[in-house]
Amino acid sequence: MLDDLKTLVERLKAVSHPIRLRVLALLHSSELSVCQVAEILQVPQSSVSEALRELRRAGFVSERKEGRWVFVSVIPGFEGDPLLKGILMEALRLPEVEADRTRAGMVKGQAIAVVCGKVQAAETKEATRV
Amino acid sequence: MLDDLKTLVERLKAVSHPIRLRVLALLHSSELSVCQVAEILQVPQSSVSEALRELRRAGFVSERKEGRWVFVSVIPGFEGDPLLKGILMEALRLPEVEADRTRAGMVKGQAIAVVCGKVQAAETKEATRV
DNA sequence: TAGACTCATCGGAAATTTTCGAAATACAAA
DNA sequence: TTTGTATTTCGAAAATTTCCGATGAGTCTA
Repeated sequence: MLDDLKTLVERLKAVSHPIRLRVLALLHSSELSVCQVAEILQVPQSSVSEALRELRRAGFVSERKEGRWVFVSVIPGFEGDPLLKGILMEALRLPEVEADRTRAGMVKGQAIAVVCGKVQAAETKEATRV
Repeated sequence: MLDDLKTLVERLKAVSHPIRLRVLALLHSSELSVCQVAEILQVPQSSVSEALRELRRAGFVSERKEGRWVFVSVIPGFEGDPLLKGILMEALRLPEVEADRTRAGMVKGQAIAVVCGKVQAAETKEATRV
């Protein structure tokens, strides 16, 4: 599966990025839609989409389409991969990642439509929160 | 030791590079001088020096000066680190890395002065080989 | 069909990385 | 001190990456 230097370097590069690493750590424990990830990480949706493209290219995550949503998760059975295991073992201890996972718990408690849709509502919520 | 996202990303970036990864894999099993590494990998010495600077900055390798030589190796006791372990487990299976290690065996069979010194000699050897 | 929504891709400017010869530094031997 | 060798740092052009708003493609719902 992983048989040359270039491929391994590409995989390492894929996780050498704050957003991509946070996404990977998030998906380690749960399947999420793209918009849920964007909401949890508080970054633009296009950034999440690009992060996922790299992680997919590197073979870490896979997607599943359901209606208008795209659910992404770490490729099943891949958690045993020594490289991924080592990376996650470190990542899951980080406070930033822990904060993401806390927020993920809150997001998962709500219906997707509430979290994602309503751009207007989300923006005002954002404005009033601060 | 590793307590924030930025630090982990920096460490991953440090190994996300062909030369740096090859250097790390080389040093995993033996202490070598900079010029030996350059000879084994067949890359300019300044490139090796820069690779080592990054690996040192990321905390993977340490150096030991002995006369005019600088010997580098993976930080002792660090082999147990889960991240490094996962990375090395993958790297050591690659044909490119295996080839490096074979060449390392040959280089280590010679005195350092023979391998390193004599820039002139090394260059002519290079020229005649091709 | 029209309108709302999810997501991927595009544009393209800014920032970062890569590369290696050349110059600088450090040390040793003569 | 002078010469030679090992290593680091510099310079600077080329390549790559990062970032996010805007656009577009596909999907649901009314």
